[in-house]
Amino acid sequence: MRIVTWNVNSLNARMPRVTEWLGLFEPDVLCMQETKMSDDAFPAGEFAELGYESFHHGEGQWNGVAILSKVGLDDPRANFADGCAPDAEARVCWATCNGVRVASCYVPNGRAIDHDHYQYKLAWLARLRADLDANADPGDNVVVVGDFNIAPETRDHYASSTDFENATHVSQPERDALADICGWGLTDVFREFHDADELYSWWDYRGGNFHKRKGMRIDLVLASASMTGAAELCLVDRNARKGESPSDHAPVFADFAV
DNA sequence: ATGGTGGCCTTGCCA
Repeated sequence: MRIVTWNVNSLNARMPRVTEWLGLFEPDVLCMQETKMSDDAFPAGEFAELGYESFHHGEGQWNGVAILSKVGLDDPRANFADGCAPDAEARVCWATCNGVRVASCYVPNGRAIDHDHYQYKLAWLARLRADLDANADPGDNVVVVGDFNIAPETRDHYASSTDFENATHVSQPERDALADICGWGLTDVFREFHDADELYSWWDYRGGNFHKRKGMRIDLVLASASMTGAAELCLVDRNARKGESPSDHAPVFADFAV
């Protein structure tokens, strides 16, 4: 079972690349982030023609997450179900695919350490942990993927003497919040297979950063123990960042023997 | 040199 996470940075802009990629890699489940469209505009029919059921949680201009599956899509759920008021932004949805409870997450960027959005980011991550506590069992097959907007370790971002000073994506509170989510019972599957640095999933459009290899690994596949044990590979398709009109994120996918 | 590129409901905001 192949599960993918891909921040597409507008599904309208990326639909040709997404459908091409589905044909090349034939994933069983594709989780997208930043679809940037309303539910009404989501091209469920086009995906159905490609063999995929889909569930979209969108808001329009910003954010938006989706799950596509060709191995069943049951119990879809938008937003948190932690007993608190729904998040005003469309940043998480869930579905059960082939017996695996899957989440597609678009964690808030944070913008700056002293910005309100940074506090929103930390609160959002705490809500994700609470949602797991309330609605999932770490003994089950659970895979939580998405754009976490956090580089878990120093080896997960390019070297710079200035860019990561007092910066979001690398701060200890963000990393602690991610560790708390993993502490529920999830493992960063990519690091089960690859120890090297300079392995990234996002590169800023600006400044030719992709070609300078200035990126960050912020798109993660987090898996429960049973799924981590069943993992066969985890890769970034760096080629998807090349060519005409790419997203600034590459797809990250993992294969599981389930 | 506080930039740059690309997305959107575009002349500003978000990433």
